[in-house]
Amino acid sequence: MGLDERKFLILQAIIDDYITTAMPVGSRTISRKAGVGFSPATIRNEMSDLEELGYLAQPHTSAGRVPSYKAYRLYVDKLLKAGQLTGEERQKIAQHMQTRSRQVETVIRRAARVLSDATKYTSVVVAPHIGSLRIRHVQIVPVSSGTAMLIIVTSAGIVKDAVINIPEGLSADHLYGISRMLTERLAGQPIESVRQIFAEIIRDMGNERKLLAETMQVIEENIAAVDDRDVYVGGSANLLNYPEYSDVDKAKNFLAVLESRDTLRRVMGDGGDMEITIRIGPENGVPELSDCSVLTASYRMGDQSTGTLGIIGPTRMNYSRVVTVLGFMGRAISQLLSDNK
Amino acid sequence: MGLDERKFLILQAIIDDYITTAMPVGSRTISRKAGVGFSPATIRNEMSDLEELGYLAQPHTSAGRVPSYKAYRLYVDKLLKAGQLTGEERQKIAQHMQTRSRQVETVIRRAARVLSDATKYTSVVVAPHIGSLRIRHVQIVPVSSGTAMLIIVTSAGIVKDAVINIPEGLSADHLYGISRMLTERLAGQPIESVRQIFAEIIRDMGNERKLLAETMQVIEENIAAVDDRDVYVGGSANLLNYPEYSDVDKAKNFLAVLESRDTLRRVMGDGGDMEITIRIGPENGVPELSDCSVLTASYRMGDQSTGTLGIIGPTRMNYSRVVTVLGFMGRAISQLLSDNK
DNA sequence: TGTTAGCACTCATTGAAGGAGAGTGCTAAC
DNA sequence: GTTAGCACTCTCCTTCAATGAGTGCTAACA
Repeated sequence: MGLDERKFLILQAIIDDYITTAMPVGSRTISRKAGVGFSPATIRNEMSDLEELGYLAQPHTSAGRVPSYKAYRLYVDKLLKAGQLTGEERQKIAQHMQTRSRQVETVIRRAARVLSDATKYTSVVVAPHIGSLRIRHVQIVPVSSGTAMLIIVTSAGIVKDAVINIPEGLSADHLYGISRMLTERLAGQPIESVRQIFAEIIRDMGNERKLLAETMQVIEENIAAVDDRDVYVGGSANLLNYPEYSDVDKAKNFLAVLESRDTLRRVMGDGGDMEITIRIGPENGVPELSDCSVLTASYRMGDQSTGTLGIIGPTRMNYSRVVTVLGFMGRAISQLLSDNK
Repeated sequence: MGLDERKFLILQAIIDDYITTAMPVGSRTISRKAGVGFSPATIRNEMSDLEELGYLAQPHTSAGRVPSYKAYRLYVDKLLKAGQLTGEERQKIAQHMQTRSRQVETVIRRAARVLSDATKYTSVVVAPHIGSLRIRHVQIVPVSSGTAMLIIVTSAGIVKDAVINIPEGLSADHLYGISRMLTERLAGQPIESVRQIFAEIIRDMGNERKLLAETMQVIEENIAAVDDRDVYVGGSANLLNYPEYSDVDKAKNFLAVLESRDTLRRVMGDGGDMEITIRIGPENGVPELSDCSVLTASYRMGDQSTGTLGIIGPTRMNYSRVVTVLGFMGRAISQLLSDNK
C-alpha cells in the first residue's frame, strides 16, 4: 500500500488544518474543504489507511486524527513550498532591523526580536562563529591598581574580556607595550598554538612573568570556551500562545531549555550553509524538545564568520511561513553585518 | 483605632501563612497557630478591624482574608528580620559560583542562575555601572578589507564593539597608529566631551576624515547607550511554580517584561548603596509588574563601578529569605569581581 | 468590658448525572 | 470504488446538589 495522489492530498489537508487549529481533524472537515471532492466516508477509509501507514494518530477512539512526525517529515520534504513575503512585510522587517548602531550585539539582539515577532514563535540567534579561530588582537587595559582588563579580539570579531591581576606598579605605558608585543606575536595564530608561543615569550623575557602567567591562563580559558558564542532568545513568551503549552510543566521545561545556552547552541547546530535545516520532533536530539521543531538558517559576517538563526516551535508549526521568514532574515542580517552599507 | 500588639501578631500570622499557601487565610487557621491564644471569633473581630484599616482584603464574602500591599509594607518595615544562611547553603552557593574564568560576564551570568536557584524566584543581575563614565581605551582592529571593528573600553571595564567601514588600503599598522592616537587623546575623558575632542582631532588632521567620521558616530551611539548595561535573567521558568501565574496572560506579560531590557534596567533602579531596596507591588513603577515585588541589592567591581542584583517575584514572596540571599550574594559577587583573589 | 460559643448565612468548589456533539467503523446500497 | 446510513464511542459542557470553609451577629460568660 503506497501513497497515491489522493492520500497525499488528504494528508496535506489534514496537516494544514491541524497547523491552524491544533485540534484533531475529522473526516467531515476535510470533506468540506475546497478541492476535495469526496464524502466523509471515503475520507475515513483513507484516513484509516494513513493511520496504518504511520502518518496519522488518534488521541482516542472517537476523535479525529492528528499528524505524526512522519507526516510532518513528508510534508516538509514533499509538500512544502517556500513562500514570499509581501512587500509590506519586508518593509516592516527592514524598518525594525534598522538601527543606528552597528554593534554586532545590537544587530543580533534586534534580529531575535524581529524573528519572533514575525513568526509568533520563539527565536534563537547565535553569534558569529568561525571554523578555525585565530587571535587578532590582545590588549591589557588598567582598571585599578593591581587589576587590569584583558581583551582578546578573535578573527570572528568576537571580543572576550576578563579581569586579571597585575603586579603593582606597572605603568599604563608598560601595559601598552606588553599588549603590543603580545599582539605582534599572537596575531594571526590559531588558538591551538597559543600555548606554545606563550612558552616562547616567557622564555624570551622573564620580566613580567607573573602577568604573563595569568594572561596565559585567561587565554587558555578562552580556548576552552571557543564554542561559547553568545546566544540571544526572542519571544520566549510566544510559546504560551499555543495550546500545547497550556500544560504548565511543558511550559516550564521549555523555558528551562531557553535558559541553558549550551543546550541552545547544541540544538541550533552549525547552521551549515545558507540552506535551511528543519528538524522535526525528536530529530533535534534534545529530549526536552522532542515535541518541538527547530528550523535553522545561517548568516554571514564578513568573509569567514557564520552564525545561526532559528525558530523553535510546536511540531505543528507553520513551516512554510517560518522557512520564508528565516531565509529573508538570514540575508538581512548578513547584509547588516557585512561591509556593504 | 491603631495597631495594638495583638493586631500586629495576627497580621503577621496571616502574612506568614499566606506567603506559604497563597490561599486566603481564615480565622480558624490563625487561631490554631502556636503563640496565638484566642478563639476564632476574637480573631474575626480583629481581622474585621484590620480590613477596615486597609491591611487585609477579602476576595469574596465567604472567603478568608488576603494581605494588602499596605500589609506587606508594614511587614517589611516593622516585622522583617534578616536571617542567616546555613553553613551548608553558603558552601553550596560558593561552590556554584566558583568558576575558573573571571570574565565579568561569566561571573554575572552564573550569579543570576545561583540567585534564582537559591530563592526559587526570578533573578535579574545588571552589569556594572559607574556614575561618570570615562573612556579608557580605543582600538580599531581590521576585520576584512573595508571593515574594521571598533572597540571602546570604558572606566567601568565595559567593552563595546561595533563594525565600522574604513577606507580601503589602510594598513594594520596605520590603524594601530590611529588607535593609539585616539586613546591618547580620549583616555580619561568623560563621555560628554568626546564630541568636542573629536572636532579638534578632525581639525588637526584631515587625512583619515572618513574613518574618523564613522568612529565618531559609533562613539556617539555609545554615549546614547551609556545606560545600556547588560542585563542577565535567571530562573524565568520559576514564576510558573506560583499559582498567581497559572493565568496564562499574566505569565505572558511577565515573560514579556523579562525580555525588555530597558524595563528591567528601569525596575532594577540604581541599586544605590549596599543596602537592600524593597519595592512592593505598584511601588516598582512598572505597570506590568504591579503585582510583583522587586528586591534589589548592589555589588561592587573594583573601586568605582557598582552593579545591581535583584529578585522579582509575587508580592507574597518570602521576603526574609530573599533579603538574606541577596545580601550574601551581593558580597560574594563583589569579592569575585574585585582584586582580592 | 473584652472574650467566646453558637448559629444562620454566603459562596466557591467538587462530583455526579445527563445531554449534546463530533467522530468513528461497519454494512449495505448505488 | 464510492457513499449513505446507522449504531456506537468518547469528550466536553451544563446543571444541580452536596460539602465545607469562612463570615457576621447575637447572646452568654468571666
